[in-house]
Amino acid sequence: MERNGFTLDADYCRAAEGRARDEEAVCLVELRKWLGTIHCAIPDDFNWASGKQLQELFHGRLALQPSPVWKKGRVKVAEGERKLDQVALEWIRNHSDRSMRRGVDELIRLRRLRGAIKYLAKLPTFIAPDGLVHPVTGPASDGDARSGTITWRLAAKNPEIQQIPSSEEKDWFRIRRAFVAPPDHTLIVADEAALEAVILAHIIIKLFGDHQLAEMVAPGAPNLHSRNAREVYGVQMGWERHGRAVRDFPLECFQDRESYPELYALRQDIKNKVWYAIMYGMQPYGLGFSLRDANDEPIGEKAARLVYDSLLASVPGIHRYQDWALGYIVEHGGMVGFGGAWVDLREFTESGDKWRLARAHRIAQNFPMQEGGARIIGHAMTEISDDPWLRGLGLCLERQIHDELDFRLPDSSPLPEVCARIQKHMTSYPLASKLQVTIGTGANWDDAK
DNA sequence: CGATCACGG
DNA sequence: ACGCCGTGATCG
Repeated sequence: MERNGFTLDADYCRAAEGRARDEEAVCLVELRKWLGTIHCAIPDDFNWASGKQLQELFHGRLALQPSPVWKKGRVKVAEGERKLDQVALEWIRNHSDRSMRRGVDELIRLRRLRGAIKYLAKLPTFIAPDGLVHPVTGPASDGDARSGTITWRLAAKNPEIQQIPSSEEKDWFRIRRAFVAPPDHTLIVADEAALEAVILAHIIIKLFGDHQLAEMVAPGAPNLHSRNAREVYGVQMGWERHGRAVRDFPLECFQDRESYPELYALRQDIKNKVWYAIMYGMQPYGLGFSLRDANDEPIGEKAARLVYDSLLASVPGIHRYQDWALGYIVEHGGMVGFGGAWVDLREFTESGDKWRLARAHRIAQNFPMQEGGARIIGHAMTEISDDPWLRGLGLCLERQIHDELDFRLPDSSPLPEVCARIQKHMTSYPLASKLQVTIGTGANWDDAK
């Protein structure tokens, strides 16, 4: 990937950057206007990127209500702790009157725009004399001690290609459209579907002979997160939405944002805030802060425990896996991945401290899934690189984003057959559960995905 | 150079 | 102390 490089549309970046900077300027003017209407003067060199200055303004002079939540959980408001990250800002916004809300909204906008500008401005600077961008997957220089991860995942830097904004809500400028196929080429984007859930399904079969999760993530199975949303909120908790019992809706409704926004929101909650968090060891305490009610208030540990217990009750293998992982690290002082890597956790397990043991337990639960994912994608990468037919057709690997491989292919090559061969290699790792791959093609990264 | 914030899986 | 693994821009 470092040698192959990839093509970047620098003109697209510069045009989008120009629009973003224009909007940024508007934002700054609007913020000043807002402060004027509430009769609040700030120095000319006030820095909206300074957490310290922002805290003094919001919680000092404007006396906005401090948020009890931030991205990582609880804010100790009583102890004087204040947070102004995106999660906290949203809470503050929803608990402010209209005159204040105007300013908080504008600051949220400003952060978004600057997030986009960060990438749009710097990406073209990485174009090398050969016209390509060559990101680095090992140490970036003699002074760089970072050579990867303890789970054997790759990392990528200069530029950080695995962190390019993806979601439409976060990326107003579609940065991935700048990652284009070179002339007379097509991009191929191949993604392992729900990779870590498939790995956990494999582990649960091997440990307990339990095939439930494997069947839930198998090809042709009902959508995992829709199923979980209906099971947890409908069957287990008996909630109603759109004037009907949630349990009575067909699963397709949970993915229909237009017709059933309330069901769609339940599915998003389960997918983004519950499923992976629980797989990696989040407890009802933490879940009580990340899940919110209709007023954006954290639902609390007690209500979160219902969701937590419901999900574990409907997929008992996860709970058995968690117990198994704890017993394993207590006995062995570390955790093994199925690719053979080992993470030493003795500094936690031998400390005699229950919090450090809990930390080791979470690392241990996550490790086989992250390590296994790295093995599976690494296996696919080497199989594809070693395939003489693909090599002869000029297929080039451009990027790896943990569970996704991006290639370029000359247009003279047979696209459907190449995609089929990629799919075969990406599903060939021997597992008790079944790997699935989704493939897209296009002229740029955004279209192909 | 540590802390905070924001982006991805 | 109460999801895991990363990279990087910015502040103080």
